[in-house]
Amino acid sequence: MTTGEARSAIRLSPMEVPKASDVLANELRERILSGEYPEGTPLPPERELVVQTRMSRTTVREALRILEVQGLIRIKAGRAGGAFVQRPGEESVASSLDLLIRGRQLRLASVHETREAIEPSCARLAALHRTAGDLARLEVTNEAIAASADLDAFLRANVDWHVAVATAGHNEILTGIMMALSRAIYTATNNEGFVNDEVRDITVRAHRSVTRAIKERDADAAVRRMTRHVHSYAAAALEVDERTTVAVPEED
Amino acid sequence: MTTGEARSAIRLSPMEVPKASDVLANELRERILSGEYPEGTPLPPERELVVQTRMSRTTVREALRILEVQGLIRIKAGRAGGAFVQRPGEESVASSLDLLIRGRQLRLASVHETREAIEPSCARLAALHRTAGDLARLEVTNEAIAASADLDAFLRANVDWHVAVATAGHNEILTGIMMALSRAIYTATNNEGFVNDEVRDITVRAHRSVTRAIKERDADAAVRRMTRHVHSYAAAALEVDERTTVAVPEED
DNA sequence: ATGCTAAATTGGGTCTGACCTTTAGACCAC
DNA sequence: GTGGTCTAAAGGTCAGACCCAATTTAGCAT
Repeated sequence: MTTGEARSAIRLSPMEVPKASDVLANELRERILSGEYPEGTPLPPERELVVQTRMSRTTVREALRILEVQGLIRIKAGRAGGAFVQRPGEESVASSLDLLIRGRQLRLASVHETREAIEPSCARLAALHRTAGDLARLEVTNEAIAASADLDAFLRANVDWHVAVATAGHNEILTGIMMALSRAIYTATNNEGFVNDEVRDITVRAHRSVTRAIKERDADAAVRRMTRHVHSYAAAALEVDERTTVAVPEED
Repeated sequence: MTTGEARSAIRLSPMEVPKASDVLANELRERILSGEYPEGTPLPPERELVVQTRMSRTTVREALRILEVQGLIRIKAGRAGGAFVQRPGEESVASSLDLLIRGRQLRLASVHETREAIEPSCARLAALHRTAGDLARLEVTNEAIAASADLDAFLRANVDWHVAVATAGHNEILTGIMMALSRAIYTATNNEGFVNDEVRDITVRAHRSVTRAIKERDADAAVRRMTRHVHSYAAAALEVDERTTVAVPEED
């Protein structure tokens, strides 16, 4: 229409030409994900893969590197070393979320929003599925908060408690997410001195009441209390945040 | 004492020797995450990095590959190609969650649990922040469900709607998570024929009512209705799952 | 036998240098 | 204009060597 364009009706979409290393990586990834190889199974040595695939060692190594970054294999050096199958764990989710948050310089509000969405459910699941060991961990970490001397110790222990709640829910997806969120909040809240004795006291009390609900397997109470706790924490953190950082550079 | 040992009081703890490529990758990653380089900034060509860092091209390339897998750079071949800074997006979170779910062969129940935890909040945020465009997308995708001919079309459109809800909430973290969960549920629900006209009808109606709440910015109703919808969907899917998969003999 | 040391072996990590392929751009021929 | 050809820039692949780390294992001293 606008210019000479439609001489032929044949249309093609842009086509992908995969790289050799990607091909290998994909093949191995599918095999690993299929569960064909149990955790810890050693992959063939690089030089062996070279002869099997007829690719160069460079290519093979790039493929392995990809899988390593994705958390699907673990690579050890030295004799009896090599690439070993590994099922991805919470950490890999946590680290990718971490990249998203840091890389996009996401508003702290997003993180808190997400947390408010997730933590109450974690509490609910914890109330339903917690074991005695989970409970012990909750109590230990909360005492650590009460005993925390400086800001950093407080935040660290705080993170531990929240992760412990997630863990007690025995849902690996939620646990992974919570780990990432906690880490992000930890680093974000660190440099500002909004933690005083009062805050710490309130926190400990709130944690105790949630813990009690989890102990008594009272799911509804756990949700309610956690919701309240997270919400007020978020509100407080946000307020401090607005006081300190004036303009958040927003775009798109 | 035991053997010649204590000639000096100096003690050292075991030390980590990071790999060269990791060092480079970490350095670049920090710079990128710091926001120092705006999106699209080209990194120096590989051969240039070689002379700057005095590492070999192999090492440089491994570092770049790491960053690429982490979604921090995009690499194009050809003249005017190279590595370009990219902020990680929802997809990277989605794919890592995907690996977790597939790799661990997580119980479908975990996925549904997570979804029940998250989607109501997505609905709430959507009700609060939706734009006119978001609303239009919700309606379009839901009509696509009603018009879907086969199972695959139904599931695909279904996923689209749910992702659209998350998108309308304008929280990138939750969006990423929802994308991954939807994908997982899509593949999990695919091969079983539990979708009949009745299911489709119920789904469309539920979606309509949620959409209406979002349209009217009624957050509470959105949460309530989405909770109900997701819960019943999960229950139905689980039931079918238990009926069909005694042992999962799937592979291609 | 026992226990320690030293060499051999296996395997990943790095380097070099070459060549191939893809892409953008320019120039030319029809 | 349309299409071919060439060139330069950049990533992709390859082959081969060497380096370093972790185990085994063989040998030797007690």
